[in-house]
Parts: sequence; structure tokens; C-alpha cells
Amino acid sequence: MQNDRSRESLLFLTDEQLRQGIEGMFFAYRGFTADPDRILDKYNYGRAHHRALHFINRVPGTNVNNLLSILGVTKQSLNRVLRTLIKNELVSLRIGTKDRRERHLYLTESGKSLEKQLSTAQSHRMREAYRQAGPDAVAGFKQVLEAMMDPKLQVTYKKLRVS
Amino acid sequence: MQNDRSRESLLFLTDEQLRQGIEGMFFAYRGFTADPDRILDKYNYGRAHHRALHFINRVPGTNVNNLLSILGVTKQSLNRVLRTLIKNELVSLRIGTKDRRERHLYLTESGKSLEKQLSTAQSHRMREAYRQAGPDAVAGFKQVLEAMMDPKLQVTYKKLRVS
DNA sequence: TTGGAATGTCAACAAGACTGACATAAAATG
DNA sequence: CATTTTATGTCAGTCTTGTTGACATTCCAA
Repeated sequence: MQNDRSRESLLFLTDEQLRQGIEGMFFAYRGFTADPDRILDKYNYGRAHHRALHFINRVPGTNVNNLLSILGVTKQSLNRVLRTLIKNELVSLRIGTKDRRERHLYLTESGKSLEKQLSTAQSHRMREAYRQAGPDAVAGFKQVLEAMMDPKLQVTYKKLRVS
Repeated sequence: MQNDRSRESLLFLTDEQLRQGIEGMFFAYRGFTADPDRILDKYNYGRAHHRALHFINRVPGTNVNNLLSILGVTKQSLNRVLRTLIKNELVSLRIGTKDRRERHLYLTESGKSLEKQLSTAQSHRMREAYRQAGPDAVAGFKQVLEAMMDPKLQVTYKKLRVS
């Protein structure tokens, strides 16, 4: 079916369009992280700490392995970050009752407080971008993002959505 | 005007929606970089090299300062990357004729070839995501990305578009 | 009960950010 | 025209956050 729709589909996928998408992702991601980064700096934390705080908040009681599969780094790398957060009492750790190899992770009150600060800053920019673009654009935005993920991460992403 | 449109606008900006956007950006960016990363690994380069190659290709003859304003890193950081690329003859350097402090940067043939390889891989995923989501979604995607950028980067982004 | 698999920790190293000090060239100022 | 200031780029050292390798603990299955 060589109708208007499919011709449009072919036309809009020019190299220039794709390049714009690539550069858009690059510049937008910088904006996306800019506000939390400023806050993290004040406390001498980095993006890695932010990510850990975010997902421990999202999945309280998660064990290290599960957190690893979400974050996509090595456990050694995550371990260093967790050690700092635990030492500074932003994260607390409970040894599993059923399986005593597992460590279950929770945010402490100060952990929740910093996470809130970070997510508020990040959400603020996201909200503003959403507002400027409008509901239809946001729906499209999410569709493209989801289609860009690796299949495994797409599953992880959707699981977080329903949990 | 408290009509359907504005009620929808209020509703769709829930915390849950914003959180999904945040996590969507995080997971999608991983997908976005995954394919080039695999190629870069083979040659012992990193994302920093990719970014330099991309924008030198985009703006041939750019000087270091201009590249810095696009990349948003320190010149010391960029310098290390450029040194490697020049040593390996992916990038060539011409001293400015008018202002001899400036170094103008160009991709060599091998530089162009690697850049092509990287952008092909990245575009392929982008194209597939665009195709799955459809033209309307893509338009929305770009609107949101653009609104998420820092104002200065938004200008940079648009300049690249028309150049 | 013993050997293998799974979970997590510690140590050492690499990439790529950063700041600081500096060399060179151009521009501005007296 | 000499000298100071500004701009561009380089070199050295440090920090964060990735990596791999070696290991301790715990669980489970043979």
C-alpha cells in the first residue's frame, strides 16, 4: 500500500531527521541531569549515587542483584556507591531473613529527604518540558523512548511501571 | 478556561507520569549509546571519542573552543581525547591562518570511516524506534527533547540544524 | 556432607571528567 | 612601540565511576 501514510513514513526518516534525533538525545540528556548534578555536587555525591537513591526509593527492600539488573553496572561499581551511602546513613541495609546472603536496601529518613530534593528538581524540568510540548507530544515522546530501549530494559521499565 | 483541554493537562502531569519520563530517559539513553559503545570498544575508544568525531564531522574545520561549547566539557578533558584521535590519524589539525592560536579540526578518511560506522549503528536503532512509534510520535518526541534542553544548548542545537 | 552456584565485598586499574599551572599568540592600552 | 591583558590550547595531577580479578559467605543439590 503506497498511500500517503507510507510515503510520509519514508520521507520523514531522512538522515537529517535521524541526526537531529541523535543530537536531541545528547543535548536533552545534559539538561535532564543538570539540576540534580548541581545538588549532588553540594553533598559531594555523583550521578551514580543519584541513580541508586532513585531506584532504592522506587523498589524499597530490593537486594543488590536486582538493583544491578536495573542500573546495568557491575556489582563492584555499585558496591562502592552503596558503601558510601550506607556509611553516610542515607541507605540502610537488612540482611535477608530467608536467604542470609542477600542484603535488602532501604532509604533512611535523610536518604528519602535527599532523594526527594533530587527528584523534585528533575521533575520540575520534566514538568516544564511536558507543559510546553503538550499531552500529545508527551505520548509520542514516551513511545519513542520505549522503542529505543534494549528489549530487556524495556521489560524492566514496564515492571517498574506496574509495581 | 477550565475546559477539557486544561483538565487533561493537569491530569497528565502526575508524579507517576513524570517519574516514567525520568526513568524512560534513563533506560532509553542506555539503548541509545549501546550500539556505538560496542563498536568503540573494539578500537579501544570511548563515548568521548564518539562525541568528538560526531561533531567534527558535523562542523568540519571547527576550532577547539567551538567544539567545547557544543560538548560541554573542559578543554583539558577534550584535549586528551583529541590528542589520541590525532595521533591515530582519525582527526587532522590545521593551524589557523588568520589567528594562529586556533587549531581547526577535520576528520581524515579513516576518521570519516569510523564516524560513519558509529552513526550508522546509532541511526539504525533510532530509525527502528521512529518507525515503530510513527511520525506523530516522533514530532512529539523532538518537541519534548528540545524543551528539556538548557536554553543555551537549545540555541546550539538549532544552529547545528540550519548549518 | 560436600562441591558448585549465588550473593556480596575488597583491591587494583582505566576512562574520562575535573582544577591548576603554563606556553604561545593576539589584542588592547599606555 | 612596548607592555599588559586576553584568548587558545597543552601538560600534569586528582577524583568519580566504570572495569576485572580474587575471595568470603551462604545456600542448595548431588
